[in-house]
Amino acid sequence: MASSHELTLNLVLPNGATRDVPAGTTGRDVVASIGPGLLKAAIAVAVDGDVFDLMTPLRKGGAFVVLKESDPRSLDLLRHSGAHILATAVRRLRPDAKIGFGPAIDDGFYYDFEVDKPFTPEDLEAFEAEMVKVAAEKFPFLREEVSKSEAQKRFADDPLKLERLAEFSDDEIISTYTDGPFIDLCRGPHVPDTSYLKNFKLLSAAAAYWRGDETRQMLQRIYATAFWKKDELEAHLHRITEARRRDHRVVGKQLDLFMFHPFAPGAAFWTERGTLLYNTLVDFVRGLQRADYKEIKTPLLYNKGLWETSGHWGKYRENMFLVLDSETSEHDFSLKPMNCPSHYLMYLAKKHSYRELPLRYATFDVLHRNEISGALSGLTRVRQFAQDDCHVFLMQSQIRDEVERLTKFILGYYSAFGLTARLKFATRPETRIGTDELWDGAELALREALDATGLPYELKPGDGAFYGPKIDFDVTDSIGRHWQLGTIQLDYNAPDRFDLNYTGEDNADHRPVVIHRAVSGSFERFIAILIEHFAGAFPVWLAPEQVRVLPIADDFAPVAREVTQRMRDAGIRATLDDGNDTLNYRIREAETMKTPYMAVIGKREAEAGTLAVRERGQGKKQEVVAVDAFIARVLEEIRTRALPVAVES
RNA sequence: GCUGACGUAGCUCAAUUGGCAGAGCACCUGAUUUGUAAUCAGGCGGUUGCGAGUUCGAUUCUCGCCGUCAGCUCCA
Repeated sequence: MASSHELTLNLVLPNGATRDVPAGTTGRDVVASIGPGLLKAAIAVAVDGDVFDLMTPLRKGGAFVVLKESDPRSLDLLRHSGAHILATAVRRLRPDAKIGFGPAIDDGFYYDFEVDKPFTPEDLEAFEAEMVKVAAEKFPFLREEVSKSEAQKRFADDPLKLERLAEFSDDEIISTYTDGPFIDLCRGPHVPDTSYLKNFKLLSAAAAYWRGDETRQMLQRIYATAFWKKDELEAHLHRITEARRRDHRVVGKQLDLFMFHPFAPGAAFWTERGTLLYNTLVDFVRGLQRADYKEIKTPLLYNKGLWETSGHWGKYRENMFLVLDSETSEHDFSLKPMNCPSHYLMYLAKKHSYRELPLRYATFDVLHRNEISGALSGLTRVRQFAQDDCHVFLMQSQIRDEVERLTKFILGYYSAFGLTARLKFATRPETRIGTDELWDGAELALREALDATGLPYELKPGDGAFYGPKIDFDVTDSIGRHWQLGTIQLDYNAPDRFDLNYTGEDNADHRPVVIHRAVSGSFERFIAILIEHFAGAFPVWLAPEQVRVLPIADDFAPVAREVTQRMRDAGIRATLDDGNDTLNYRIREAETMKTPYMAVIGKREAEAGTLAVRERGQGKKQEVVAVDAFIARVLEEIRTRALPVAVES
């Protein structure tokens, strides 16, 4: 903190002008000296990229920028201040509530309270109304820097704050922020006063452990969000309701795709329709991999010796399903939670030449992981699933080309669904195996491969696995949500543990590198994402039922049956609904099931050899086409995997 | 796993202070033969998740178990 001893701070404004101010001058004074108009719009300032609010004394000089609402960094201030305003309101209505932490988070903010009884939805409404009042009262956020003993005095009634205070060293700056009746131990920064909070919404209340520690007491956390602009808030709330409407658990039931049963918690039952969807996806991946991957199947059950070799028997065992061996009466066997070790066994079964590399083993086997019961959630967190798993065995020198190839493969797969991805490059973590030279080489190869794709990527230093760096694929769906799906991970550990070798050009043994690759994470989770992405209205090639044929009356059922059969023979998933119900009723049924096409056959069509085609979601708009032309058109849509014209929103 | 909420017909939901468990849809039967989002009538359907307890009496109150949902990283 050498800079805090500077007497004069040199601030460089964006236009190049400089300003010398005494250390301890607040941002507000500096901004005011630039212009009163600017002060009105200012939310905070940044010095050399560090954000300070207007009431904080500046202790260092550097590049000086005034943050207005338009600066994305200012939103965090609004939200963090929102948390204080929430606490202000809660304390007014529930003076006994002890306060925990209240930070801004990605989509809003929260505040933790220790209370005897959990908050009810009615409580939240009352708090929200009170927050409106607090905002209207326009309390300035007052910052004070105090000694530790003074702070302990101020928070004498707040045990959670005292606990935090006890952790401060004596030379740290301890600050408090006060807005009206509420004082909080807080580093800041904050907006100037409570009236800045205009567009906010309390979302939910739920329990959270104090400091995320399950051995500590439960607090009541209130989640909320806030935006500068009303339409931004409304868009966010709309996204929340839209996500609820598309919930794959609800849609999956409506479309009759899968179910769960208490006798198999965390494992999906796939209905006939769901299985069609599932298999279509698997077939798609299989087709893409036909040329240069070797698909293999390996056992589901293994002796613990394999997991001891792989290292999973130690820490990961609690996540594995152990199976009792009736001869030894011990849990010596386990269902595989991943395919990697079994692929190594397959690799070890033969001698391999450098000429074979890169060697790509792909597997769609069922995996089991014993997730804790509270983590289970629909298809997104399950105990039984299948990955589109692949392990590449290759030489160090091949990493760059291979990663580039895998990256393009994964992105190509996503684009088939209209999904876009952001790439994240995770480098060496603090605890890791392998020499620095090895990591240098691996990271360089990955980086070169990434650069070669020409795509932007985000750097996540220290986020790699202990055995190697990785690239993660963060996918954005049609309502703007992010999902971490694919991954490309370099592994220098497994080849050593399993003593994997290949014979090089020099006729000597060499150690290959292993790349773990997954594209959709698991089919289960990916299907959940697709259901929500498409809101159940799958593109024709994916739809379990592609065409529903509807004769208007019994007289046309024979023709309809014949047409249905022709479609099926052509490879279209067509069904006939010649039920006793009215046409209106049957159309409604088909629409509800999000069937892409309805083909209606009445007198006119039967005589002319045509179909009155109704497209999903297009209402009465219909098109009369020849049966053959329609079949050709659907087949073409399947072949090109055409996406719905507008991914419904 | 922990905290909280929830669990009623295949589905979505009702059931005043504890007093015979209902509706719509689905399903079955019959009538109707339908021209682009629900034809009409009748009928079937339940050990109220499971197991204990309190009570004259439990869907309702208490406890245990099972399951589902939300939250449990984002740091004063």
